[in-house]
Amino acid sequence: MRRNGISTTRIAEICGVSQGTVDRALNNRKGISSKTKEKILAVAKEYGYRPNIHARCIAGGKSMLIGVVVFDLNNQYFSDIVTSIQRHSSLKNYATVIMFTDKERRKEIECINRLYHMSVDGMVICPCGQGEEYENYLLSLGIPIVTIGNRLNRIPYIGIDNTLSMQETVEYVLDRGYQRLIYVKPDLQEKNASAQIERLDSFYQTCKKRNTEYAVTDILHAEDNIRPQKRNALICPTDLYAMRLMHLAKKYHAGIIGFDNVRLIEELSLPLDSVAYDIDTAAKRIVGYIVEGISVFTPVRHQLVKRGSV
Amino acid sequence: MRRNGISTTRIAEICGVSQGTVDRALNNRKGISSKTKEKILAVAKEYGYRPNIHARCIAGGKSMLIGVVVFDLNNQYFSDIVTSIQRHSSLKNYATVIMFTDKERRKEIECINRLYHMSVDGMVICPCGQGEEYENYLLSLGIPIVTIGNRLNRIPYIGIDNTLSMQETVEYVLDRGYQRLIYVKPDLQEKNASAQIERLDSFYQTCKKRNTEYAVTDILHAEDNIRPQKRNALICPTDLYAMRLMHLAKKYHAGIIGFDNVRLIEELSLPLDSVAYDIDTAAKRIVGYIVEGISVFTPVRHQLVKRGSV
DNA sequence: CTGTTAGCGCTTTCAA
DNA sequence: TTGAAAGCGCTAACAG
Repeated sequence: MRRNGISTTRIAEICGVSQGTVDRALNNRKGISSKTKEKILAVAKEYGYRPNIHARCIAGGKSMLIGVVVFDLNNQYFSDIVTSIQRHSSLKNYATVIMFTDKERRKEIECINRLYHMSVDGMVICPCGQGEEYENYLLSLGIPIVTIGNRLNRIPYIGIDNTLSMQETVEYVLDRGYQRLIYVKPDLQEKNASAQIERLDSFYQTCKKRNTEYAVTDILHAEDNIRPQKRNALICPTDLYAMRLMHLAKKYHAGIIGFDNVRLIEELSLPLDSVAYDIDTAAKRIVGYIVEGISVFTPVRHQLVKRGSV
Repeated sequence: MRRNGISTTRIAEICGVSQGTVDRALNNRKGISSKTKEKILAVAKEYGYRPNIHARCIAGGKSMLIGVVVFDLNNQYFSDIVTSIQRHSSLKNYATVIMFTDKERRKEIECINRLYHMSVDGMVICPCGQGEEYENYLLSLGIPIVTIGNRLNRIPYIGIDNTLSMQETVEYVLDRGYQRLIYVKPDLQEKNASAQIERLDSFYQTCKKRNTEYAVTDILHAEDNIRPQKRNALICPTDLYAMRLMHLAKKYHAGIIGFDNVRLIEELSLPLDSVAYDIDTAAKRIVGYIVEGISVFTPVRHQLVKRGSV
């Protein structure tokens, strides 16, 4: 192979010790005198030693690789979380390998397979697959896996509480005096869209509880559902929809609110309220779980960011 | 190591041949009868053999890894190109490892170093570094590197012709009858920003050639530079700026045009003209160069996408 | 055409 | 506390 830097073998030669001793020094294993350890560490530093992850991996160690499987980077929510995961893994000396499923279950399996065969130490997946068999498959891989976005039954999920955040959103909107809530629903198709389902369910329930007039529609028919004589509010479970419908809100003096609080809102100085999600915390937990096995699966905090659109 | 699937050793046992022969069959090397080859291939297929990239890498083969080093994923231009590169590498059975520099030279070096020590087979870099020493460093790595976005002197660049595309843009705008062109320039700081410099230079030159009134300003002072009595046009060398300034264009009936034609424009149905760049072709060439050594460094075609904002 | 052998850099056991 | 040796899965060189 291309020789990238110095090896343990070479360090051993230089220090006049065995490779095993070098290994002990470099990996904080016990059974080595602090004198020889220091010496080895010094030499390693001098020569800029970096472990060869491939060799390490093949010999039974970790690959220092985290697989990230998402739909795509179209939705800024994904690019935000991917960025954050990359940052946090970097801090732990992990590299991230990213793959896209385009919301196709077949591709998703292919991605996971490929990552598995790369011996990644763990994966973060926004699953489009679901079901008993699919979960068994994931579980059978025997590596830490966390899901984001959509939820599975037996796999850890890290993200916000969709039910609670939507409930609070609806209540907030109602408290601002809106009379008719229009929920702009994405296609749910047959894929795993648990996040969207949870949000929609929560919307229904809260509306019923508050005895509110509401409508559920898709983005193409949002305008048809506006009743100009009332105070309408558009509830968009994802910011992209909200951004696409801001012109309607303006036209009809309707309220509008999005979800995810993607960076773009700030960047374009859009006056759009959105439910923010502490992505950095999520990413930190994700990496912490995969790298160090730290389990914190309580929901990540959410918060309504107000910019005057409701 | 965790045993992911079957190995060549095992296939050799099953087929009753040597490991060397298995290697010949699996890697299309010569010196093997088609009979034994077929048999081996059949067994490999049956057991779902996948080469262990780590072992292969350590033994002198390829790592099947491509490193991608960009500023971040804030600018949708990056998420678009990263996505496209990932797709094309996937087709060649390569995986992509992504790292972010945040436009900091120190981080950039760190990313490149880490990727190098991962033995990636090549890298795609949008450099913020520049200069003799930096280029020497890149060249010294001895692996294929291509730059995107910003240009370096001695490293292949794949992208559009910034000079020509800006020239055509200016000419187009002028031909539409605009009298005063306002160029909204990003911070150039001390980093490599060759793409931006080329665009700006080309803007200057074309304006002079056409003897046009123009101004160059930053995004904060764009409005101050508009002369309501004239027909103004805002030239934005990146879509994000254009999107941020569309409200000005509307307010003053000015023309506005962006660069990169990011997907978001379509997604939000923004009436914004932009200079499109065939990212898919670029990504294909990038991967082709790294994986197969195919060198096509002629500029990628650009095209003005008209949506009525000029 | 095929087998044998050595070696990549690292981890892990077993002896000393 | 240290060394020696084996082995991970693969490639490459040489011999038959």
